[in-house]
Amino acid sequence: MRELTMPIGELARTVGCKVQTIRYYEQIGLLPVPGRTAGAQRRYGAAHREKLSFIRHARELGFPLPAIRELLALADQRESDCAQADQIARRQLDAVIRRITMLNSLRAELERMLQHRRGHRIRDCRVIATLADHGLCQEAHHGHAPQA
Amino acid sequence: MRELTMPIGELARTVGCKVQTIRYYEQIGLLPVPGRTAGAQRRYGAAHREKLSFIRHARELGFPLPAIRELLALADQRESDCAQADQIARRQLDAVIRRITMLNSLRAELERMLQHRRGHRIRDCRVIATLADHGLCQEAHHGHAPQA
DNA sequence: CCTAAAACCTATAGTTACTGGAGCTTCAAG
DNA sequence: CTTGAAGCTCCAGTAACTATAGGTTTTAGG
Repeated sequence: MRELTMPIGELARTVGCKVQTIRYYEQIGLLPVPGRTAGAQRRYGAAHREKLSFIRHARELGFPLPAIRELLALADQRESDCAQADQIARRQLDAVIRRITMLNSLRAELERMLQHRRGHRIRDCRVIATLADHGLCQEAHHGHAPQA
Repeated sequence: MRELTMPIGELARTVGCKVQTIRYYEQIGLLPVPGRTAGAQRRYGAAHREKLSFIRHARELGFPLPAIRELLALADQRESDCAQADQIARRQLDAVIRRITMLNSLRAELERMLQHRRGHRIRDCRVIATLADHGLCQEAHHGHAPQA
């Protein structure tokens, strides 16, 4: 007895994605199937909106769909199967920390550039060196899947 | 007169990507064409390695190739055309800050989960709510390209 | 110098995560 | 009860790789 009233277009507008993307997520089983009107049009509720918003943000942060699937499962299974959930959470946390570290370096470098430029003086642009430095990603990720 | 000695496989191994990915980047003009042996095999130097390493890290952070192209250009043009470079740097910095903000929320939430789990007590998993919250991405990104 | 395995070459096809279009149906405002 | 916006399904296309096929080059060993 939830309020499944939102048509797909409105949902798309509120989370900032394309209508087809929503249908695609449903197709691959990432988003639960919504209710339908008599004429077979999808109608969504608040739960759908939150899940979709999460997916979109996670995608913007570069998480692949399998990782997002894991995180969603983590959120769904409230208390059962702790050991496995714990392991997933820990793995995702590692991935998140690695990203934050690299982004912070890049941020510092971009800020430095803007700073120096203001003084009309910049000889050595270290943007590349900043992220090229391999010390930033503590071990890990050498030779397997892109991330997470 | 640079030391262009590294074969493609070794370069791939050192930066942690696939051989084909390197050839692909060359094909789309992201990576400069390397020298070739008499037998037409590619040989790379330190400059190539650094550029490639940067590209790979930026990709892992979720930057699309067009954004990476911009950042590389920013690094190449040492002092010419400051105004434009400044604008690009500022735009990328905004994107970076937005990502860091969201990742920090997710990180806090994952840490909280692991903490609570340790005490065998977790009723409310807020992983979704953490990133679902749209307040985290200050305005921006509603209705256009995925990011950056 | 001569092999033979490992690494390289080009070209093409497949994968992931969407995005767009064609052709038709449903919804809701007037 | 019409009519235009929004929805539906299905299929084709894009970005950024990734894998495979079939052939050539390198290089270490004999």
